[in-house]
Amino acid sequence: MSAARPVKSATSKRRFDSVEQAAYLNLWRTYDLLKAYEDRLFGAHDLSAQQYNTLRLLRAVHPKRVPTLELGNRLVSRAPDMTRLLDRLEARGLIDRERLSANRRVVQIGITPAGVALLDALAVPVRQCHAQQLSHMTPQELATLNRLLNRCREPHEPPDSHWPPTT
Amino acid sequence: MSAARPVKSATSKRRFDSVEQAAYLNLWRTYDLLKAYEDRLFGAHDLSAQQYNTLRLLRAVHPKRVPTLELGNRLVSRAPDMTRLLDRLEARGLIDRERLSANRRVVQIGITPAGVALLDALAVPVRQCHAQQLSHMTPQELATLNRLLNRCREPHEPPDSHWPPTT
DNA sequence: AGACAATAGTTGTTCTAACACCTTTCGAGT
DNA sequence: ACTCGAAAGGTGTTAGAACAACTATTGTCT
Repeated sequence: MSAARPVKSATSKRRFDSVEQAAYLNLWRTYDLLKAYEDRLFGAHDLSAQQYNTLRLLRAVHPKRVPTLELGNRLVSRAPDMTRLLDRLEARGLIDRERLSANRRVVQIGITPAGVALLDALAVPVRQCHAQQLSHMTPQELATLNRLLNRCREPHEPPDSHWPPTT
Repeated sequence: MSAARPVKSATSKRRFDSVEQAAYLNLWRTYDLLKAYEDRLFGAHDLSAQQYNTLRLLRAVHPKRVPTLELGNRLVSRAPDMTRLLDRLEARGLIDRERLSANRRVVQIGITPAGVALLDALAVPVRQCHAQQLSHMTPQELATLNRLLNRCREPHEPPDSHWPPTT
């Protein structure tokens, strides 16, 4: 196997080592810049983006409930510490837990009226936030972007992936 | 101002609240899935992605040096805690700091031979990692993706942004 | 020269993410 | 019934990110 071929000439010291790396770093930076808007909004309400998305998912299935770990699998981002994330939400009265006698292992999570009320209060600011992030893009551009991102994820989505969410 | 218009019909409970939100969440999930590959690789060498990119930037300008805070501004992702990140790299002998008498406020950071050696050892695995992430995409797709991501960032890049890096 | 604001890093604190390991509960097989 | 292994959560610990307050140094203005 031959040595890796430099992408640019040897005189170009920085830049990227491969087109794949360029795309990945570009993805990273873009996410990072856009995330700042979300963080500022949610931070003002003492929420993390993960917590917000948890509540959002719970409202979507309400009044049904979701077990703890399944919740973790369905979130936008992996969450290896769902227990304590839910601890915090429960301490604020935004969710409640229920352990059924049918299977005492699983803990079913539901959203409370207070949780729904918080989501309602956030609905408009969240929409404005996303508009700030990306409203300068045309619908066609966003559609193409979504299609390409889906292709990026294709080989990496776990088989039981609920993404994109269709429920 | 009128109320926000739902994107889908009222019967569709989940999905997204807006196309911008869909794109952002798609971006988030894609980044998160791809990041897992990087994290696994760097984790095996007790490095974070931030640390790796710091070393990479330092090697790019070597043998010149970069002041601490400028380093933070040039990284892919914002880093509000550069001091301690550098503390850890210095403790491992991968970088060194120098306080010049000309301006005793600034601390110039440089990469050590050990740092360069670590980057060299990582060169091939890193390339393989990025290939795993994205080699299923055609160059045209990656180019389009990069162009669209650049457009996403346009209004958000700070005026003194070094992105994309051209040095 | 002295005061004052700006610059460049550092330190303190708190909260969260990540990883590994532990406990309880169920189900299958014998 | 009994054992064992898998399933579902919980806990302990460590390391990193985020935010703010603090120190040291320099440039500037009067």
